[in-house]
Amino acid sequence: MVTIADVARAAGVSPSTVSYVLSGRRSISEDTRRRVQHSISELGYHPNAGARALASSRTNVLALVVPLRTDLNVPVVMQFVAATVTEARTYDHDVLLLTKNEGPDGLRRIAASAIADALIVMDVETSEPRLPVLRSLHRPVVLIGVPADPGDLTCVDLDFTAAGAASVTHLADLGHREVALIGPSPAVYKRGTSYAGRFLRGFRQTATKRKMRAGSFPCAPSYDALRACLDDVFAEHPGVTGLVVHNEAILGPLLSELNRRGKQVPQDISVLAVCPEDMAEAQSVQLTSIAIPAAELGSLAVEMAMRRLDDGGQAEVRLLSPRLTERGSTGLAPS
Amino acid sequence: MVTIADVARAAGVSPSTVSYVLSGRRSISEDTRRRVQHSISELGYHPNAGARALASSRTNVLALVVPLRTDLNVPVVMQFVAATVTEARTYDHDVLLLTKNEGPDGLRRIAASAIADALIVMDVETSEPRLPVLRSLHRPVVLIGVPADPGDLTCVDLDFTAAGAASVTHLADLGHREVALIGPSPAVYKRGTSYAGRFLRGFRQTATKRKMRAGSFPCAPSYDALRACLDDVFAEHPGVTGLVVHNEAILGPLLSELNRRGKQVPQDISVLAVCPEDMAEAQSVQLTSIAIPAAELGSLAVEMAMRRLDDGGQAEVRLLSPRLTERGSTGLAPS
DNA sequence: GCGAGTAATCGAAGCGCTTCGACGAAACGG
DNA sequence: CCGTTTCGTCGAAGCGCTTCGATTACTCGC
Repeated sequence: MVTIADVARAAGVSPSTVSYVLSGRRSISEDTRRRVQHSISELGYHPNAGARALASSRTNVLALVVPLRTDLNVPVVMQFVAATVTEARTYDHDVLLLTKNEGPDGLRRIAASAIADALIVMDVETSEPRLPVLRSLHRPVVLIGVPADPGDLTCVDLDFTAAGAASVTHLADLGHREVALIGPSPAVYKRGTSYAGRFLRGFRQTATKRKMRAGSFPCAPSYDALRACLDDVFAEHPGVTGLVVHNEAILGPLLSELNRRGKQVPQDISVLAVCPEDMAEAQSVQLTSIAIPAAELGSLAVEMAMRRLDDGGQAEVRLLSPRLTERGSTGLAPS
Repeated sequence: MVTIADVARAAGVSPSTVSYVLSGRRSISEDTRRRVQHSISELGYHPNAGARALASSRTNVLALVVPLRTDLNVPVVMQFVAATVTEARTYDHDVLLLTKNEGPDGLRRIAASAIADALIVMDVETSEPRLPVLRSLHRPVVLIGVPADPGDLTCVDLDFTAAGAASVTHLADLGHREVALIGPSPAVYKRGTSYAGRFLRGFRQTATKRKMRAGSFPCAPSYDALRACLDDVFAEHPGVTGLVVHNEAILGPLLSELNRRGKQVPQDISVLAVCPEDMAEAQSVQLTSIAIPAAELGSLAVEMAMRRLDDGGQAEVRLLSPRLTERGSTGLAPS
């Protein structure tokens, strides 16, 4: 194992000088810096993480708490995780993966044993039970999602209320008068996952404002549930011409089922999806969609966590404006 | 911050005694043990990870290298990751997430800075370029997948050759004489990802042995590619009665496309999928399938890594036997 | 009843790093 | 030209833990 002492010896300086070259915390002459850097790459030196953490109380590790249930959209989670890891590396940090079922004790353990400098927590519920622990950790925490009372915790999310509104506005502008929201699984609403409710609210409010007939239909992610759901939609809304789908898992089934029922998209019925861009493009019909910016959220979360670590900055709540992309699955309402 | 000295003071013993209570490396009287344990939970003590790593050169962290491309099956990766994290916790280890695009330097960094005790590497290719680095790390490494020459590296995977064979055997036993394999994207083959080739080999060999007509058709994960692929299948094999699908992403599209073409499953054509159990059950038709045991592989990988850490055990290559579950998407060949 | 174990505990060294105070040399201001 | 900064470097302390003797007090076998 190559230690800082080895590097120091090779470069003819003291260990502390090597340390200062690495951290840049004190000025070092250009000449010395070069010699040290040279010895470092010559010897293939990498600072021992444990020693560094012990001495500096900085671990350069970010803890990421992800939900591992499968009723959540898996690709979205994955995109988020990928972006987080990638972004963290640009700040010279690694990512420790924790699952939601570690629970409060797990979070406490991570903080108390100084395993990570900051935490990023996905899948936040409206009345989030982990909030008290998270606050007591004395470590920067970034929530993905917005609980009822974030307090001094940083939050970042898509502005789902605005997204719900935008979906209705888009259809209204195309002349649709009767629309239905096919939402996430009832389990998601029951759990109080905050985005579901926020989207629904935006959807409802705007529909009312635009004087449209609108219904909301949660749908579990299975063919049978989808068929039943569509039966309900058309029974309760015989005149429906626009579908907003806030449930990535059933996009494929929905399109083939509409096809089977002889409904053409967008001639007979418009479909607007809320899902990642690539998913909207991968369907049998390219879907007009409001993007779920998983990757953007991931790197933003890291960035915010880092800022709080460095500047000790203030807590903030950041909601990304929805972006709607027309791809031809929505059109003028049939007259 | 609560330190081991605090605990020692509270329990009226020396720090080393507390350490021995925690590690069990020396005998401790029942009475002392109880007092120490009590102080520990009283004070909410958690050993500082950095200090522990520094003193013991054990980090209790497992590095997991995952591919983050999206042409790989995302849910499978996720299941694997989840199982790994969960299993690691039972060994009191945490999981550090690395992406494949960290490359060899990233691996070297992890080992050299003593961030993790062992590595688990997913998405191994036949001629795996990371092999030399991995071997030079002097740390236990478990590969998910089997490269051409594993050497002293531990490997674990589904026995894809046997799986390919089993798929054909199943259809042959049902009287099918002409079958087609709808495989992973051409990119997967080109990359030399080992499982694709191994499955294909088993499929081919058994088809020959059973004197069947058989074709293989890679398919990119999109509707258009699938349609083209099916066109090819039926053009080259007008008499095909059995489809083996080794491509999770197109299962849904495939079923609806077959439906659109007026082919009933399994009356007109049998479909056998290679995919996780839950995916086989979630389709519009419940699919007879050979399971991809992602979760099992994940926990097995951790177990093997731990064994090598503790016992310094031997390298081994472990191939799980395929398990085929009939669910009604395969039936007797139409006469 | 004495030497040889064994069980239970302690003290101290040391893991590899960061960081603080000190110090000599050079630069600077009046 | 002398006191004061500033620059560049060093030495040493110490982060919180594990682990290796050393030590004491017993227990046994004969």
